[in-house]
Amino acid sequence: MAFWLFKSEPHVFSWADQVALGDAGGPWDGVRNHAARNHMRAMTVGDRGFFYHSGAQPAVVGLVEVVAPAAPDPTAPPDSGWDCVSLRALAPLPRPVSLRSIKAEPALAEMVLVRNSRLSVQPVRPEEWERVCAMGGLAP
DNA sequence: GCCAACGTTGGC
DNA sequence: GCCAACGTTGGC
Repeated sequence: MAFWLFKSEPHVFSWADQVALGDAGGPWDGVRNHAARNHMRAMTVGDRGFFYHSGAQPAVVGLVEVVAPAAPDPTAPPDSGWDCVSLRALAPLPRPVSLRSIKAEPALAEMVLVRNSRLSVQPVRPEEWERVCAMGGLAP
């Protein structure tokens, strides 16, 4: 199983919006960046991800699961090559993990979130996954 | 194919 | 509101 991070402006699409989609989940559409799209193409069903809020209070707020592999983005023109996976909410983090606290943690200095803050869909290393989960109050 | 100009993202 | 980082566009 691989781990990922999905970024969203909560005013556009929030964790609460993701939860509201229920177990069926929904497409992570609207991504128009090749690197982010390629990460989604590399995902398989069952992969886990962090749901991250960008903006005024940047933080990891929840866990999601990939429920459908990359397929054409319904919001993109046909045959335009923009694909996206579908995600469902798994659980909120008992304590959201702020970007500030991630940057303050030496073990997380290599996270893509720290090194390339603009990439909206990112890979997460297993040890980074465990560390952020622990910081968020989730038992291993 | 190079690179300057421009637009967008996102933290602060 | 500012600015750094990054991606895209377009002239050459």
